[in-house]
Amino acid sequence: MADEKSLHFLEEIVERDLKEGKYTGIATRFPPEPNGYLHLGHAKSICLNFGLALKYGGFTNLRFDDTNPTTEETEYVESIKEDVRWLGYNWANEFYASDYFEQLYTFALRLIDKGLAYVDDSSSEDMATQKGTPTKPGVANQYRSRSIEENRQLFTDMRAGKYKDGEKVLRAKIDMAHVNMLMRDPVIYRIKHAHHHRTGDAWCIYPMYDFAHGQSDSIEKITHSICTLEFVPHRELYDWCIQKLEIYPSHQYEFARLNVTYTVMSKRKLLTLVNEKYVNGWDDPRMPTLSGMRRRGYTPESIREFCDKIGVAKRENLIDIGLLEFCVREHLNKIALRRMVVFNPIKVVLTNYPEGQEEILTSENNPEDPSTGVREMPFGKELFIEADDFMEVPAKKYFRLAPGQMARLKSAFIIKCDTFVKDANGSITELHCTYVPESRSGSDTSGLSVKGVIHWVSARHAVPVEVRQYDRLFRVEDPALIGELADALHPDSIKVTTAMAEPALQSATKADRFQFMRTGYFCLDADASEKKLIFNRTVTLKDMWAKETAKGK
RNA sequence: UGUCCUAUGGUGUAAUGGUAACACUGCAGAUUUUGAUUCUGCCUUUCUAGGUUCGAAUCCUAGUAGGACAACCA
Repeated sequence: MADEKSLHFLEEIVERDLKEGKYTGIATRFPPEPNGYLHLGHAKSICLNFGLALKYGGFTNLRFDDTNPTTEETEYVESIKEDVRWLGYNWANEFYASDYFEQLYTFALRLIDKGLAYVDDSSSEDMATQKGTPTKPGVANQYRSRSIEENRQLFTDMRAGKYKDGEKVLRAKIDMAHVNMLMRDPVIYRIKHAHHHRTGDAWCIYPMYDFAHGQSDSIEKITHSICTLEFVPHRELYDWCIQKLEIYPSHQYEFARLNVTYTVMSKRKLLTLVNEKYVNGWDDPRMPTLSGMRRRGYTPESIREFCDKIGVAKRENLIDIGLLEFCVREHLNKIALRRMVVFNPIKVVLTNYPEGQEEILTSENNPEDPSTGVREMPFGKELFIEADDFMEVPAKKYFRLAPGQMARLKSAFIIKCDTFVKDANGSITELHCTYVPESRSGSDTSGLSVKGVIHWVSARHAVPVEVRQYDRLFRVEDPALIGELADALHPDSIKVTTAMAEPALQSATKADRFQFMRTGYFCLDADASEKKLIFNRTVTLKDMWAKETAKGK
């Protein structure tokens, strides 16, 4: 019996519309501009739009808002499609605003014929001046009173390529003194002699967002057009166009965009990170892009769960990145295969283990999911363990190895540290331990009980692998508050080291998710090859001991 | 010195005029062959001032705070 989850405000609107019989089914759309890669903020929008249609019976179109040929590229179209699919959603139709250019042009003519649009020859500077400010009304210029015939001719000539970029624009004729700046005769068409990624050189005039988006919604009979809060002032213009054009009345609703601590979500800033080479491309595992997160090892399930948990509302928010990490740990804990990898090895010699002997031990692949079975681990006289798992002088509450102390090697034997060897620098290089033969996991008759359990690999069988340990990209909670993006960067957002892995990892595939026991969740990186295994750390395991030791400092 | 949007624990989100709750975080404990997971408990909340009402987080008014709006970007 699942408890009723309360509805967010958009679900309430949809339910009310459905109940009142306004619609029999809903239609939404996800409308990215193909000028960058999708990020976590887009995921929120995708989950919302597709989720609503899925929940209430309807469909979602993927519509590329490609009205600005100078910034848009096919490369982005492909990545966007891949990311939406990866997140787990299927669009009903793949559309482009550019599919509607001819229709939109007709709409513009309709406005002209109604005396609701005019061609303006002003420079953009002059237009800005004439527009006034939020507190000062704008003023009309001489072009505003051009005749319908003249406007028609001029606009037709604009399309025919008779003018250069910036020479003329088409403006809606609304109200230069309107309290909403966007209603002060907004530009709806501009001249751009530029190659468009889909329409090629067919057009030299392109509609502005406000004369393309709502109309596209209307053409597709979108019932609920959902966007972020910064478009609230556009709604008035959105409705004006639909009303004057007398076309299908789609409605716009706005929600608060996603912000996450220690990251940035603006396309401009992400582009800067890529262009200035602060990261290695859009899919750098430190990026909050979906391609970056995918490469890092995030699962679509965990991202969807995150989007569900953060909710949908209208107030500005800054979500703790810890919630994202919680979501991915929660999922990975259920599906990741357990493996042992020693990051900072010291050698352990089992002095009472017969010389030359080896045996095969087994260990669960995933205790959360017994159906995943076990894998085999070779065991021998010489092992590697984590340097951190030994303390010459144990701290209080430390219950791993120390001189005279015992610990269990996970899935193997209990060992006791007898002596240790130091090198010339005073750092510990080797531990000499004795193992308890009758303490073998699964058939332990030793009667001993030890609290410390540590991971290990057989020295002779250990496989060196590269591990890329990522940390947050920014050192401050809200990088937007720092003027220069570079100043907000975390200096150690990536640490590359070589670690010693158990042999089972040699058969890792790119689809596998691993938990390196007691360390974190990892996956094979795209750069990995048969010869060289490279693992990305998706997220660390929660570490209460680290917290405990930090307290003392 | 305009218009619009928003205001609930540290962070998010509920409560739809009738006992302020859920998740994350934090803290404490139990279990544990991962100091993980799991489980238990605890801390902490309605921006301010008026008003309406038997009763207000919820409705009204004013204030305060934050955000948006002056691209031929979306």
